[in-house]
Parts: sequence; structure tokens; C-alpha cells
Amino acid sequence: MPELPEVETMVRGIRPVMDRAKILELRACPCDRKPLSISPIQPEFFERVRGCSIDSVERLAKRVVLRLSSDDVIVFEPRMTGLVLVSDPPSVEHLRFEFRLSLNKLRHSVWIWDRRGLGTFRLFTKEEFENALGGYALGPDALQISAKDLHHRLGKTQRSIKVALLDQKLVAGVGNLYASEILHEAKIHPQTVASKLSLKRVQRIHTAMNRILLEAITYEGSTLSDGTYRNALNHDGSYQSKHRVYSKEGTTCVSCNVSKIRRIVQTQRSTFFCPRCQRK
DNA sequence: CCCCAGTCCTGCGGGC
DNA sequence: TGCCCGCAGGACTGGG
Repeated sequence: MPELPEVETMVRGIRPVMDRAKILELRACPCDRKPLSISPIQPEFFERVRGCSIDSVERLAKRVVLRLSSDDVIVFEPRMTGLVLVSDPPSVEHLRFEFRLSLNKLRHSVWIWDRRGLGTFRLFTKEEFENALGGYALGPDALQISAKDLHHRLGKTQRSIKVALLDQKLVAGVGNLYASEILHEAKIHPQTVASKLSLKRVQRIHTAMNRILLEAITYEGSTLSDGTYRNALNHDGSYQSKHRVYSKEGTTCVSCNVSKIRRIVQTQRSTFFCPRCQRK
């Protein structure tokens, strides 16, 4: 679930305690589960980071990037249920890693927590990371891309606009929840063929994308009814109160006050939209 | 090359 | 009450 606003909120939450901190120790938590299922941890990971200081804490699309004094780079990708917490982990059962840190002579811990274990936690050399973005092929960040570039990129795919917005190689940071919200705000039907969108309509998408992602950051992201996403202090986000379509099938559209929100499935994912506000 | 189904995983909730 | 199954979706893989 964590998309751009949630990961940006994580980064802002951990920066005060991780930026410039020294890693006294990184260790796997005794949670009885695999550290993380998707990318088994490299054996030398723990030794390589011990004693390094963290030079910067950054967001790369939906990933948290820690640059170390050794020139190694730690990349945490939360995927569905991953969290990074500076206090009060939700349950010991799903703790995967613990950083033991020192900053300004104070010691504290930061935890990597992941209920479903679909996240990844990887260590790269600087060369590995910068030559190929650590193996990730990412398009421009959703908050950096220009409307013109977005139009150009959308012009090269025959997929629907909703599916194209989820393609991280096309534009990076938008996920399933915000894609529906963005297209509703822009009044674009989610099944519109991406390459057929005029520059003017793409400009509407671009404006909506920026407005919604920035607004969601100010609300510290969206915590859905499953309660999984939390900020670094283990507090809920509050942007879910501003959702207009996501997971609102059957409710009356708040824009037109006439039509009911519909749910369709596109490439195995739910899309929510208003058939009146978002005409084909 | 382009695109999509399948896969990883756990917890929740609907149906019986 | 309890069991089973479907569903949630980010990103990678394999194959059409």
C-alpha cells in the first residue's frame, strides 16, 4: 500500500533520528519468520554496515534510500505492508530488522516491520546502485515529471491510462489507490487509451497528480481499514478521510452528487471511478 | 518490444 | 462457532 505520499512520510519521520547517525549494529529480529521473503538478506549485510554513519535519508519513488559513509546504499522497499518505525512497533511478531543507532551521543533503535513480508531490504555498493539504480528501472518521479514529458511517455503505450500510471518505468511513485483518486480529480475515464490523451487532458492529470500527492503528504498518507500503514511514530495517516473514490463503490460521487461510484478490475486490480464525472 | 497472468505473503471478512 | 476461500496489490518473472 505505501505509495509516494506514505514513503515520503516515512522518510520525513526517520530523518531526525537516522540522518547523520552511526550504525552501531543492524540485526535480524527474532520473529520466527524469514527476514523478508522476496529478497533473502545477503550474509555479509550486517557486517558491512556495522560502524558506518548514515550520510543521507532519501525517497526514491516508493523506496527509502540510506546512503552510508562507506559508499554502500541501503534500499528498503515496503511494498504492501512494510514500515520503518522509530518507536512502538505494532507487533513484535512481524519485526524483521533492528537498527541500533547513535546520534549526538544518544542511543536509540529504528525497526523494519512487515506483516506480510513482501517488502525488500537490500544493500548495494554505490556502483551497483548508481549504474543501474540498484537494478530498478524507474521513470521520473511523479512530483518531478513535467506535463510535457508525461504526455510524451503516455503517447507510447496503448494501455489504459489507469494501468499506465501504475507503470513505474513510465512515471514513478503512483500506486493503485492514488491512481483512482488522480483520474477522478482530472475527470478522465480510467479505461481511456493512454496514447489518445491530448496534451490538454494530460495537463489535467499532471495537475491533479501533483495536487493530490502533495495534499496526501500533508495528511501523512492514507491508513486503510486494515490499519496496516503507519508513519514512523506508529500513528495513522489521515488522508483516507479525503478519498473521493477509492474503496467507495456504491456511494454517491461527492463531485456531481448524482452518480454512484463504480468499481471495475483492470489488470487484476480494482479501479474506482464516477461514470458521470469521468466520461470516455 | 509490449503487455498481461501468475507469484510472493498474511490477515480479514463473507458465506455457510 | 469455526472453517474455507477470496481478496487486498507492489514489483518481478515468464511467456504469448
